[in-house]
Amino acid sequence: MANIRDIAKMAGVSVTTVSRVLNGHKYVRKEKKEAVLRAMRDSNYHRNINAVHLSRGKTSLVGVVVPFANHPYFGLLIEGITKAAVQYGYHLVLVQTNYNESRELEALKMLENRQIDALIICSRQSTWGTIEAYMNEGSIVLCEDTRGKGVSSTFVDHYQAFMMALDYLYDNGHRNIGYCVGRQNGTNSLQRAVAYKDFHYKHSLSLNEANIFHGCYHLEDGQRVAKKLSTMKARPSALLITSDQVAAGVMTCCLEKGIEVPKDLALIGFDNQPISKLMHLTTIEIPLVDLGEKLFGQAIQNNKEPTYEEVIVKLIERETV
Amino acid sequence: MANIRDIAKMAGVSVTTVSRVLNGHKYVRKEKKEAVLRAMRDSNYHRNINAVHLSRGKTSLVGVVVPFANHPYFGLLIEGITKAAVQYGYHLVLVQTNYNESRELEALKMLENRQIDALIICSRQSTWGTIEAYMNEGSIVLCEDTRGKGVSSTFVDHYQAFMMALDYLYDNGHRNIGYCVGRQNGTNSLQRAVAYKDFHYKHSLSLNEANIFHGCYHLEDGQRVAKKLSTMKARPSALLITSDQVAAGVMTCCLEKGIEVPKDLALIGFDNQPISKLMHLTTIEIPLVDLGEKLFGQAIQNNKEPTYEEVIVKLIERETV
DNA sequence: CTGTTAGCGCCTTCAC
DNA sequence: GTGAAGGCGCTAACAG
Repeated sequence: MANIRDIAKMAGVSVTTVSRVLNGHKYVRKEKKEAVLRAMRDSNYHRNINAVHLSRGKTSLVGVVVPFANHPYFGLLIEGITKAAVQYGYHLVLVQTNYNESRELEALKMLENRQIDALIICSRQSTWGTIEAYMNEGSIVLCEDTRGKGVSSTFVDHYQAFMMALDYLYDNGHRNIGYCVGRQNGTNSLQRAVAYKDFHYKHSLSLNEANIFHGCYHLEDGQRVAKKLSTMKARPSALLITSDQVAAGVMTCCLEKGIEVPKDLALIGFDNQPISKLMHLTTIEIPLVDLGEKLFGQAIQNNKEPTYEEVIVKLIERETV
Repeated sequence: MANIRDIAKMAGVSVTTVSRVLNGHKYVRKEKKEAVLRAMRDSNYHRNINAVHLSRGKTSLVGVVVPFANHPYFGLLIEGITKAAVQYGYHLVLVQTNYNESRELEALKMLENRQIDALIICSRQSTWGTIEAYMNEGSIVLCEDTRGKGVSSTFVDHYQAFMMALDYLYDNGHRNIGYCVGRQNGTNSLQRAVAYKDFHYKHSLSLNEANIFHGCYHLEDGQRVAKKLSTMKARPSALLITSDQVAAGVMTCCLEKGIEVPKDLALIGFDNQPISKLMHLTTIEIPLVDLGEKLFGQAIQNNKEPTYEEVIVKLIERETV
């Protein structure tokens, strides 16, 4: 493995000159430049990027924390982040946590160790205190409303989005509405719970805990919900499902069980994933790719002031309400 | 940012001693060790991992090349790779290529630059010559049959898998069978094309090019195929689809168009993704998570000799044939 | 335009 | 057990 000094010797120039051609500096005489290039070719030289990182104090690597990489929601987010990363010449270190706190900590440590220049946390399990403890170790960006907390974020107003969907169902005559979410205590789920409560209060409806389904992430969870639904005496007439994926599972399984959609059960999904289009599922569109790009932009922005960006969702009316 | 020298000074020891406690070396007197630890705490010290990398010559980073991160096939593969990576204390650098050669090259360059210790290529667009040119720059592992080529791999025998599915359809009375694949020229697709041809020859069936559908990756592609199907005069009675995702799309859309499955059209998917279970889709199971783990294992194995592992697929009979 | 010379932060002989 | 000293490969003033 030839190094910069070898090249300098071979080309009969100084290491600085070599470094200059390496970095595309302007002021290098043509002949010297060519000599350097030739030496590089001849010795199959490749610069050691770690030395560059050490010297420069940065790595052009951004960490991305997701609970599951293999989920369309995060898949789309990653797609957006990747898109922006490519544009800026960064690479991504993917940290899949399965909502395991220790894995989140690992990512935070990478930031602390300067292995990554910034960290994008798409969803977290750790408490805010944990995140806060690392906010001075490097750039951290979240995908949840962090206004006033000193850490940048791009987020969806889930309260508002949920309320919008709820109101839409109300306007369509529904009075007994249930919903499915992933984790019970995620920041986003909490906002939705409040919206749900407020909605019932606003319309003087009584709230039935049995209409709330937790742990809904994947297709199979939708199946589980549908099964449960088919055994309920006072089954809700409509369901708000925070993932199209799960909604598709519910729908498929309901159809099998003779529960007609939307006649017997209205459905609203979230995200506007391809599957919702295929199944004519009414859904709340979240511009995830866009969101990912914004997250990345904030991650590598190194002004000290945190920024907060809200992303707008949109109701896509199809055939399940 | 305190560095190792600062700590040494604060603790009244040499950098060597600090390095020793940093790396859990045994022979360090207790008091000194504690002094070092205290100094680290007091100054909020964190070792700069890039310096470690430079010094050691490796990074504990493995690159993963996928065309789309947001696809269940690669999602599962990544899940397997992640699982193994966590176990061995490695992190992954995700390189999404969209089958863009230049992005694959970028990944190869990272290997060359020593930014990653190994590279796992889950699917490639580059020619074999390109890959070959980098085989001495570090550990490269592919997810396709590379026997005899000097580069390690874990793979599925797609010829055999395809033939098995074809034979199964034949045994169920089908004589006019079509299929859907992704890229026309991928190594795997090529194997399947041969199997398809051999199958027709074996049974003296005539092969109809119109029964072959390319560019099938996502749900929407399934929809496209279904539409096409509904306009064909001599429509195949069965379809082999190299992705459950696409198969689900075909099925959903066929049902809408009044094409009954399996009566009017038999379907076999590939992968055994959750969606295939939900939709009772007969499929060829590919143990993707397992495959991912194996790939990772080969990636960090640094014996010079390449290894080749074949992974076994299995027909899962459900209700679409 | 170009070279000299300090670092960047850590690891690792080697000698004590 | 411990420390001094020389790298690892590259960048970036600074001085010409």
